[in-house]
Amino acid sequence: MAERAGVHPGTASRALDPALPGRVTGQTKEKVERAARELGYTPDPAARSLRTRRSGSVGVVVPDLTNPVIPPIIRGIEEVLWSAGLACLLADTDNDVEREAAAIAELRARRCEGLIIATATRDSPTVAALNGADPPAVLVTRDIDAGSLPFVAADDAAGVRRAVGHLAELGHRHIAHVTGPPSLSTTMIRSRAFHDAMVEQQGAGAPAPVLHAEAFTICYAALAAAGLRCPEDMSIVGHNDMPLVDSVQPPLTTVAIPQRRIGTEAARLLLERLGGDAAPAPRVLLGTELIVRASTRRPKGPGGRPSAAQDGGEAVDSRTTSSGSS
Amino acid sequence: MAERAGVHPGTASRALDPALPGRVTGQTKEKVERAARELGYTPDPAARSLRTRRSGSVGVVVPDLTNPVIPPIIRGIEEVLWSAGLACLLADTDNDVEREAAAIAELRARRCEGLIIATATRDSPTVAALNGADPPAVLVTRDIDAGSLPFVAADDAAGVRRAVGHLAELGHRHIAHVTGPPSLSTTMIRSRAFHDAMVEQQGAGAPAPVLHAEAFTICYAALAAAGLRCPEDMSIVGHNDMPLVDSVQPPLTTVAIPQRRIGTEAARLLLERLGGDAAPAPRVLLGTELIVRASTRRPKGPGGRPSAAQDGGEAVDSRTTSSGSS
DNA sequence: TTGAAAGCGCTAACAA
DNA sequence: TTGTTAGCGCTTTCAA
Repeated sequence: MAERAGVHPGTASRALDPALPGRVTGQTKEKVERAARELGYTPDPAARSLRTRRSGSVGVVVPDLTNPVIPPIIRGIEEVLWSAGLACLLADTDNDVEREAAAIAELRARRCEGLIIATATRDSPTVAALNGADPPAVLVTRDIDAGSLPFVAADDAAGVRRAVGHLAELGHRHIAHVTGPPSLSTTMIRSRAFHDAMVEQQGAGAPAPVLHAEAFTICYAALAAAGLRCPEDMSIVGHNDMPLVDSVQPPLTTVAIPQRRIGTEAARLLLERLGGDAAPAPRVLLGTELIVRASTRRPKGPGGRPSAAQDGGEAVDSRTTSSGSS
Repeated sequence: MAERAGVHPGTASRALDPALPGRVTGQTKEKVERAARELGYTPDPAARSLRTRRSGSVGVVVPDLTNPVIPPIIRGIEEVLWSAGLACLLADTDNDVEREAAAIAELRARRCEGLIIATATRDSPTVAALNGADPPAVLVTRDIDAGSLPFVAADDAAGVRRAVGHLAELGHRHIAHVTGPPSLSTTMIRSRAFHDAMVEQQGAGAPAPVLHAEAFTICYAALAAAGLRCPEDMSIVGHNDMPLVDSVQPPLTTVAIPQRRIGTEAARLLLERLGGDAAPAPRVLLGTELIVRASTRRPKGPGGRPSAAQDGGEAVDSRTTSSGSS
């Protein structure tokens, strides 16, 4: 192609390089660009990678793409990374630690320039090993206990606090928290926040039962099976805005999280690190919203049935914001 | 690393190549493998690509990751491709034709070995240009009018036929079809199948109204706004199994499609093409299921209100299968 | 079975 | 401003 333009390959390379302006004559630049256009030339990324030691790709590891929380996050990641000229290599681990380890190994073998991990369990050694290692990694949604990797998530603690506050305001006294497996940081952050909020509301001695479910799902069916009605017998607050939870019966009051922004922030953080910014690992907690629907209401009698704050579902009604911090 | 093993780089390369057995002494192989392990050596994919002319990656272009139909398809794709040693480069176009064109161009520039496209509109020139071109492309879910690229989707026509049959069996006479934008093959296949099924049920002269919505969504809200109740005044059948449509009121009867298998079949088809199998572009249509729930029932009086067959939503109840073909 | 050597297509340091 | 040159790390043909 340089031949076609009548210039030396090195010159052609410079002409096509958008950085460093004025490194080449306008005339030369034009000749080269025309030749490239006519030949449909695009630089070979393998050769370029070999020379520049940059792969131009970032690995994105997710636990399960069919979990509705994930796709908006990926879209956010993709948008930011794409416009920075980086492609996303996607790996879905199906919540399997071995597949997580295999995915991370493969992504490193492929020389990804960075890693965004949404699969971390609290004790994951594979993820912990990423600490301070190359390539830089950013954790989203799920954190590890050890070490300190950059982490982006919703401010779940504030969300839970607000959910408990909402129920308390309605007059509920008996409040339980149904959450996910203890192996996830998400679970621990939420249940600790629940405990703290209950102490704040009802004093240190009050019961604040926490139940661990195997997954974050809606518990309407379990309620019905127990012969209880929502919201007549019990109020329910969900966590995470999901499609259609505004259409179930009753429409679910939930804590909504800024999924897309979790993605964009994580990508931005990674870009910073790629830019050589090695500030101590930041934790970015983004604000949540409480969306009040029909699944929560004032209890009938005083000392009525308990109200469960729960993890999993949400859309658009009456909103109040729990400010996030970073 | 070859140095560490005390052998020539060429020998090390052969030792690490799983193909062509017996190309190297067991002893040499062992030495090389130990050195590789000790050094944490993995072959540089850029150098390898440069030499072998293979990038080891496939581009996957989707219209919108938050559309619940997409993630299971991607999981299927990823599973098959991953075990074939290929990575997925993901591009989300947000249903934008320009972004689709940009994504495909970028993926080609990155020398993807194959393309899986879920974004095609019937008249997309960018996608049509992939016909017979390199790299090979497979279309999923959405087809183009011109040309003949390999295509994998659910057998929507059979699904619609069964939906109409179901409503007719219940005693419905006035049936309408609400579907998506005419720019999608999905829409045309379904509405034509609807028309044909109605002719079959009620003869050539009978009305078979088709309404085009901007997107595939649930039309309960519109129904309520019109002062109608489902299923008392009107039965509704959805298309595509979506989370929570079994939990809305009333639980939605829908045509379920084998999303994951669409992904695995598409990936398999692509692998065939990569293997040099240049058979004429196949069309794979996978079987659907009708899942009957509470949104469809026998109409109250004879000649009651119309029943709408509609596109968008579903989960697990009473199933019958519409066999797919390929 | 192993070593030697060439070259994939690019970029960057240097020279002109 | 442009040409020259070297070399990124691998695979593969050829020779030993």
